[in-house]
Amino acid sequence: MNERGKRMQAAVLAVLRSHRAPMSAYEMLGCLRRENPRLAPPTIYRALAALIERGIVHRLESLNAFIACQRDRHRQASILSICDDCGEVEENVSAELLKELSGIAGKSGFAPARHVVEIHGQCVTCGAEEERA
Amino acid sequence: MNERGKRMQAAVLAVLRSHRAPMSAYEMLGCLRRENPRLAPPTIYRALAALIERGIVHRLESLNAFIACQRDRHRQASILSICDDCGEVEENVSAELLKELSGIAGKSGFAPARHVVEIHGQCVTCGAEEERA
DNA sequence: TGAACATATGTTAAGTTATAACGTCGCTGT
DNA sequence: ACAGCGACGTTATAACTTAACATATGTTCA
Repeated sequence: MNERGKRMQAAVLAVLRSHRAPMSAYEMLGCLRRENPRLAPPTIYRALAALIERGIVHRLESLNAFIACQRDRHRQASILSICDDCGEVEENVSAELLKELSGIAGKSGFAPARHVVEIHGQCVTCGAEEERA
Repeated sequence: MNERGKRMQAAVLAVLRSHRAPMSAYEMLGCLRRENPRLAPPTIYRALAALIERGIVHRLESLNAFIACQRDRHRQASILSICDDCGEVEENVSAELLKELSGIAGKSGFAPARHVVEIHGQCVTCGAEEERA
């Protein structure tokens, strides 16, 4: 990755960080086109691939969307709690749970390489709001 | 769901069951169009939605693809081990692990509704083949 | 039976997400 | 400076998914 690549990745990351909820690649594209109207999807996807590789961005497989990592950068798989009402995502890590998961998959000789763990539901804020209504 | 609905769902399910690896909606569409060339995507997606609702088909979020449930029909979330080499998927269930997961998400008051757990890696067959090579 | 209602499909169209391919430009190191 | 690499720009298209409304089939009950 050269200096130019870093700039693009930084721009994408900045946009992602400025939102609390996950963004689709095309939402980011929309934002970044305000600065650079010629930006095209492949550029965004390339930057995202690099950021994900570096563990700075997570892809939400069940939403086809992306969020900036909320903790220290880490390659370890996160457990992502996704609020279906407000979109907010909470990130948790549990080496232990990942190990158990690997154990379950490994019973039949399967060799795990990447874990996808996403939990949909309702965050505490949205739950409380619903109660009040 | 009426009789007609059941027939469509049965047709989709039959195609899915005839493949060991996951299929995309368009692959199914291709198969079913051999019988009924006028079949369109919405019909497939509607049948899939019903089958998923009934717990007979699982959606692989990280692949945008679908597999027939390999165990007894169940609504409980599965742990899906996906071989990135041959595409085969193994399905496991673990109420305990799901409970732990809910526990982790629930620490902050999050109320889980749907779990997505997918593990990418290499199945035992593909691992052995690689060794031999 | 047959009219009325419910439900699923048929059809058209478009929206959303993602990548292939190839030329060009800028960055890096010598 | 300039060779070579790597990322971008651009065009095009592939792949996935759903909206909306018309039509046909199935079901129910008088």
